[in-house]
Amino acid sequence: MGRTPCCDKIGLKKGPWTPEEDEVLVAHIKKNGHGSWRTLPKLAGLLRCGKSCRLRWTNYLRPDIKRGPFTADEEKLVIQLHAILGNRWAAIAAQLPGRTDNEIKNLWNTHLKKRLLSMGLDPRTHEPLPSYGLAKQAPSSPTTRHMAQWESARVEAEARLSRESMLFSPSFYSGVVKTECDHFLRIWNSEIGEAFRNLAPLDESTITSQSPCSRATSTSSALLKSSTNSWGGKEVTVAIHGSDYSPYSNDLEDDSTDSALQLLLDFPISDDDMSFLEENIDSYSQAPIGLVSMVSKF
DNA sequence: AAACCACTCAACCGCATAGAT
DNA sequence: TATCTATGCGGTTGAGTGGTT
Repeated sequence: MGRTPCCDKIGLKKGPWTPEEDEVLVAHIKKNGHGSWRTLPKLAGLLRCGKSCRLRWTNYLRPDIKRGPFTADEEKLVIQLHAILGNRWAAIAAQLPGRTDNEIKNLWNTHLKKRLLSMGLDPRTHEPLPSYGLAKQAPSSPTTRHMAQWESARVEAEARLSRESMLFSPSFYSGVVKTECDHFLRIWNSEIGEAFRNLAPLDESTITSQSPCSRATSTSSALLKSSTNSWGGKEVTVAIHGSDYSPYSNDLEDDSTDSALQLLLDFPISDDDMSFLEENIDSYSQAPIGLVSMVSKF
């Protein structure tokens, strides 16, 4: 299909924005909103393409942009989110208020990637580099276990949800009744949970064993069985929900990012430093407890 | 002081995709 | 359903800057 250029390239300015241009753009958007980016430059009297205007606004001029260096917490969060979401900068940026995808991408490429490399970790997989002499790692890293616990928690939440829906009210699915299971499922249905579901297609032929959590929750209508899924290039055995892997639609409340973030931050790490990265290199003796405690609340 | 190098980050480019027609 | 359009996203580039030789 033919594709028209986003703007008429002839006579349009490129390169760094001048303060005057910034002023014009900000004034126009404050007065009229951005509306259609394609038509904005003409309406505002700017010799720029709409794409350039949008980028300038979203990455620099937007009033809620948080400028200045990243804090240690923000950097830690970026690394953790990158381990789960990969190079999905926009999704990562959504978890850091005031930070843009471009800013995070730059942070990653200029600082964090190197930091991981210097620690002998592959910045793409967050696993120890083979050349680091520690390639032979334990079958269950914290990341893998963390993912398995996510999955277990989801299954347990689903089962309890199913029980409660029968016990309390048929209107549960309409959102009238809220429970903590619902809380978890909202996380599961968020961007973060989606990242787990999309990592690799589930192959039912590779059924291996059943997760401990599924034993206690098999009273629901959900037919639980287990499967092997892949996480960061490794295999992890998890319990899954029958033939419908994602039984509840995304029409539950969308804004679960804070909760999801909290869950992610439950990852067993130390306080302010980056030693949680070094854990990948160590002996994996520490058991993650964050999710266990969360699940126990259900 | 000048040349060189490394680094940062704003901006561009092309592709993917959702929504409109 | 097919095609078109606008927008968003991720990869990449290159100008500017500061440090080192």
